[in-house]
Parts: sequence; C-alpha cells; structure tokens
Amino acid sequence: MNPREKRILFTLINLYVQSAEPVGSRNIARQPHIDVSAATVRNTLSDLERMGYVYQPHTSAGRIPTDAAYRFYVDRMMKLERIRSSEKKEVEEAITGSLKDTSPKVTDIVEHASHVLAIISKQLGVGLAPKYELGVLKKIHLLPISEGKVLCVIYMDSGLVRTVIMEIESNIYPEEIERVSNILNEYLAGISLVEISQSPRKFFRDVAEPERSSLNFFIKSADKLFSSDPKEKVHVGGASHMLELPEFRERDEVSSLLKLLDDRDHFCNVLRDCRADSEELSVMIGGENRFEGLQNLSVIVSSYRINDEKGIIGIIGPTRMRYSRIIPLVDHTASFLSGVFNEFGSMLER
Amino acid sequence: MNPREKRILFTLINLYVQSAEPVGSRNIARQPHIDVSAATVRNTLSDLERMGYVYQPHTSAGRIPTDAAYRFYVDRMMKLERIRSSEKKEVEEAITGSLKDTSPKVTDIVEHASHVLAIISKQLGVGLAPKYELGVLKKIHLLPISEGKVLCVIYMDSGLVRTVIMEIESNIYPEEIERVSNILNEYLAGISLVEISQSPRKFFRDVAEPERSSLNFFIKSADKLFSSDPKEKVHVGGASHMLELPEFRERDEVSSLLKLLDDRDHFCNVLRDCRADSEELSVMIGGENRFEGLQNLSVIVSSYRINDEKGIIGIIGPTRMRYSRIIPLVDHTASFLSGVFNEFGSMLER
DNA sequence: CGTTAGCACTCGATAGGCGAGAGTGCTAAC
DNA sequence: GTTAGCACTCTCGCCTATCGAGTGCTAACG
Repeated sequence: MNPREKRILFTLINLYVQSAEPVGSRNIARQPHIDVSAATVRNTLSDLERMGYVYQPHTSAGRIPTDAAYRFYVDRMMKLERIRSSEKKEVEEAITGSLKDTSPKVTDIVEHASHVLAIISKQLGVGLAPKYELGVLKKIHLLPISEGKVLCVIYMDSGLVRTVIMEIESNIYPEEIERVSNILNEYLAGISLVEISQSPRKFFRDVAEPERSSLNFFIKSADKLFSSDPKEKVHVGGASHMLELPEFRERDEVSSLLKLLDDRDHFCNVLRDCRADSEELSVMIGGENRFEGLQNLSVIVSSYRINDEKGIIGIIGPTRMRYSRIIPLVDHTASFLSGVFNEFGSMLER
Repeated sequence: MNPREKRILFTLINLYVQSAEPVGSRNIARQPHIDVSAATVRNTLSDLERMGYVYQPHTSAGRIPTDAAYRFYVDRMMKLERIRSSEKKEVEEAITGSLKDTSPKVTDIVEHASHVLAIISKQLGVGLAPKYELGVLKKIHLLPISEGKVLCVIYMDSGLVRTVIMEIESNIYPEEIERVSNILNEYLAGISLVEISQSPRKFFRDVAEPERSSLNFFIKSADKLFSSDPKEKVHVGGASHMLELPEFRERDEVSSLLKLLDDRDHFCNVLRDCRADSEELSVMIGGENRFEGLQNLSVIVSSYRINDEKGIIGIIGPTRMRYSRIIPLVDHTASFLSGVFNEFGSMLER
C-alpha cells in the first residue's frame, strides 16, 4: 500500500468512525493533507476496494471500511491517544471507591471497573473475575461447624481467601479433622488448585494408615472444593448506551446483542477465547470473533492480575469505534486494577 | 358491569393477549358464548370505553384493554390455569439440579430459578436474593488469619453461613480475640443482624473492663459486618425473548427495557416496592408501577423464604400477558423454592 | 325497548411514482 | 499521473391513490 493509499484509507476510517455513513470521494478530498482531487481519490478508492479494505453498500454510495481496514488501522496506522486526565480520574476513582465498600470482593471491584468503562466509552463494559483455581494454595483450615459439616477456609498465595462448606460423614471426630488439616497443609501448600483437583490422590501416596483413611473424606470432596465455580463471575453492562448508536437501528443487531447478554456462559467462553493468546491487550475486530453474535462488533479486552490469577476487563462495541482512544482507556483500567490488587489483594475476599 | 359487558371484555382480553392487535367488534361477535351481533358488541364496547376499560389507538381501529381492564381481569374474572406438568417438572428440575453444584449458593439457586422462569414464560425472569441481615444470628466465630486480619464466620439461625474478613489493629493477641469471640456469642446470639448493626454498643452495656475495651475493635466494624451488601444480588435474564414480542417493535420500548437492565440498583428498589405489602404473590400492571420504565410492563413476583429471610422471584413482561398461566407458574416456583430452602437451607452458603 | 342490519365515514397501512441528491466510473484533456 | 466533466445508478424522502378494517349512527325489526 503506497503512502497516498494509506493516507486516504486513514482519512476514510476517521470520517466513517465519526459519521457512521458511507464516505464519498469529495468528502475525503476536502480533508487536510489530502491535496489531490476527488477524481484521484476515486481511483485510489477503487484500488483499495480491490485490495479488500473498503466496500460499498451499493453502487453509487460512498465507501465503508472493512474489518481488514480496521485491522490495518489498529496494527499499522493509528497513533494511540493520551488518555484524558478526566477519564483517567474517573476510572481510578471508581476502582478505589469500590475498595471502601463493606468487605469489598474481587468480583465487585471488577464490576465497578467494567461499569465505569461502559459509561466512559458509551459501549458495553465487560469484566470477568479471575479463575481462582489457577492460583496457588497457601494454607487450608478445616473448621467443624455442625454435625456432618465442615467449613473449609482456603488461603491462597495471592492473599485471597475463600470459604466453602463441605459435607462429611457425621462419624468423624474433631480431632480427626484436626489431623487431616495438618496433613493437608503439609502436602498441599504451594500447589495450584487445578493440580490438586485433577488428581488429589497422588499427593498423599506416602501417607500411611491410620491418617490415610481419614483423608478419604477430604479426597472425595476435593474436586468440588478446588474446581472453579460452575458459573464464572462475569459482568456486562451499559447496553442502553449502545442502542443510541446508528448500527443498532436494525432489530437484528439488537437481537444478537441481547442474546449475547442472556447467555453468560457462552459469553465467558467468548472472552476467554479473545484472551487465549497471552499478550496483555487484545483487539478482536468484527469477523475475527468466532462467535456469530459478534460478527459486527469489536472486542477490546485486557487482562489484569492478582498474582497468578488472571482476569479480563474491557469493552465491546461496534467495529466502527475510536480504537485510538478506547485502547489506552482499557489498557489503563487493566493495569490500574492490577496495581490495586497488587497492593490490596490480600485484603479481599473472592 | 353487567354480565354481557363482562363476557365481552373477557373475550376481548383473551383475543388481544393472543394477537397483540386491536380487537374489532366482528371478531368478538364471532367467538363462542357471545351470541349477539357485531352491532351490539359495538354498543357494548362503546360503554366499556366510557368506563375506562378499553381504548382505541385511533378512530376506526379495534379496541385494546387498558390497565384497568387487566386489573379487573386478574382480580375478578380469570380462572387460574393448572400449571402444566411439563413446566412444573422443568422448574423443579432446574432448582433441584442447581443444588448439585459445587458448594451451591443461595444466589445461584435463585438465579437458576429465575432463569427457568424466563425460558418458560419467554419473558424477563427476575430473582432477588434474600436480605440476609433480617435473619437472626446463631453463632459467631473469629479466626485470626494473619497480622491484622480476622476471618469472621457468621452462622445464622437459618443455617446459612457467611464469612467476612475483618481488619483489626495488629496489636491484638489471639487470646484476646478468643475472649471477644466468647463475649459476642454470649450477648448477640438470637439477635437479628439489623438490630446489631444499628446500635452495637447497647448490647454490651454490662460488660466490664478489661473485656470491655477489647470489644472495641469489634464494635468499630460491626456495622460493616452485619449491614447488607451495598449491592443486592439481583438476577435478570431472558431479554432476548422479549424482543420477539410485537410490543417491542418500537425502539423506545427496547430502550427503556435496556435502561432497566443496566441499572440494577434501581431495579432492586422496583422489586422491593412491588413486594412492599406482605401478601404472597403480587401483580403490578402497567401504570401501577411507580418506576417510569415499567409503565408498559407488568410485574408478577412472589416471595420465597429461608426462615426469616425473604427473597423475591418472578417475571416481567408486557401488560398483554397470559396472567392465568403465568401467575400459577410464579407461585409454584416461589413455593417450591421455599420448600427446597426449608429442607436444604442449612447446607447452603450465601 | 333492546337488538340488529345497513351504510357512510375515518384512518392506517401499503404500494407505486417522482424528483432530488449523493456518489460513482469512465473519458478526455491537461 | 492527475484532473475536470459527464452520464449513469441507486437510495431516500415525499406525495398520492387505493384498500380494508373498523367504527358510529340510523332506521327497521321482534
């Protein structure tokens, strides 16, 4: 692609992002730094169309950028804007503010963060809490609470704490539980929860009787204890802003958006899919998304961290989006979240 | 209202609920049990209009029932249908199925229940977890977990257990915590959380030094411990079905629906408002709802119980709704939920 | 006197026609 | 290689005509 083609494509994308309407050659020629006539622009546009960067909704309409054009724009053309200080402040205050809640939870903080992203970007804000079972176990505490029930307090290396109620046979004595508790800590500390839940038995090979058989009640429930919630904690919000955008004038678009909102489980997969590679921030444009409801949408997500546990935060909007503005916004939000969790993570419940 | 007017209004409502289109006199006259001519029906319709039970969207269109008509229908005319056994089964399986999850939580079960309601009714399913602070404290357990942090396990009379991490000054010794724990149990068992959080001091009037001053760290955080989550756990789902309904052909309707979905907090208030009176099941029709986004929607909710704690479950749909079918559905779901919680409540985390 | 048939009238929805405007591709001149 | 000019295309909004569903009113009927 030669410099002029680049310049013209760049201008076309900017104009289309602003107006949401097919951009004509005259309109492009009028812009600064173009310095050629509309006719020349037309020739160039025709070339760009053959290369697959623009298309016409019908003959005798202006051009619209394709997904490929946005991809090229994001990878090779745009210059990221500096995040506006007012927006930066807004994000940071939302996150630090949510720390002041009664017993702030990780999920709640992530929810706040995704909410503020939705507001600022006027698009769909999404947040996914970290997969807690990727973290490493630090300590485990068994606390008999009633006949046949034990409260199991799981301390993660990251400082997170989670409690689970476990059912056991009622003929197990408190002393036995105490003993089991000690063994567990001896053998499981420093192991990630995934590993433990996958094959709990293998860690206790060299435990002899009678401790061995006491362990059984624990092993039975181990997969339940350490496997992830069946339902991941995902938060989506800000759909009402999206409705204002011209791309949602058609019912079908709205419909596929709502379907997305309804099916949380699927939604989680979509997000995880976007983050399958391990770069920090990822941008999926239109058809690059596997899920069909997202064909006309772009997903901009970044991961934040609580020690070994990774979560996802970002926005979803139409492919026609101010990438150069939104990307720094999402990026900053994610890294600020990581920072906060790094500092205060150990005070948080899941 | 004379018998004929009643009969005609009844028929009109049924036809309108089916078709979503203004109902004409000929159409009514054709129906069984009417046995008068279209002209007579027209006269009657004119009377019903003067009484405020029907209206025309424009002259020379058929009639549409008003909110008042639906109210009359629900209160005085309809005969509740028997819940279909297939639907009954669906509801019950969804709820009992969610009990088999890893460490099932009350909120998750309620979410499942509201989800299945959404599916069956093809409308918006809503579920609100109980306000846990209305329940009565049974026991409290303080567990030092690290420098300056105490895990506080709260056992409710209902069998629910909740854990909160509390921060304390780091110069408090484990033995002191133990002592405080004993005092707390002595003085607070059997009291509802609301009461405790409102004025924690008053319960410890006759505690003398030195225990007295040890209690201070607890009293300071008491309101945090026992007050409700700042954010109530509400679940809404099934919006995509709603979009199919003809009432959502207009953008405005969709827009107000999405606004409702976005503002969870407000939404909780709306639901609580519906349930302000303490009847079991309540039906709010269109304009009877205070919140403006609900003017064209009906809310059918019922409360379920976990001992002293009350939650809400139900559906939201257009005023044009099969009340006689939906009401028993919601009713059964709520009472089945109560039954399940009554039986298994003590095994559940919040 | 309540009920009914008949009729004129109203109004929304639908389809077709028309002109304006925006934009293109092509050609020929610079 | 670039540009001006031009014929052509296609959408969009607007207007009009037509159709049909439904009403209210009136007069006749039992």
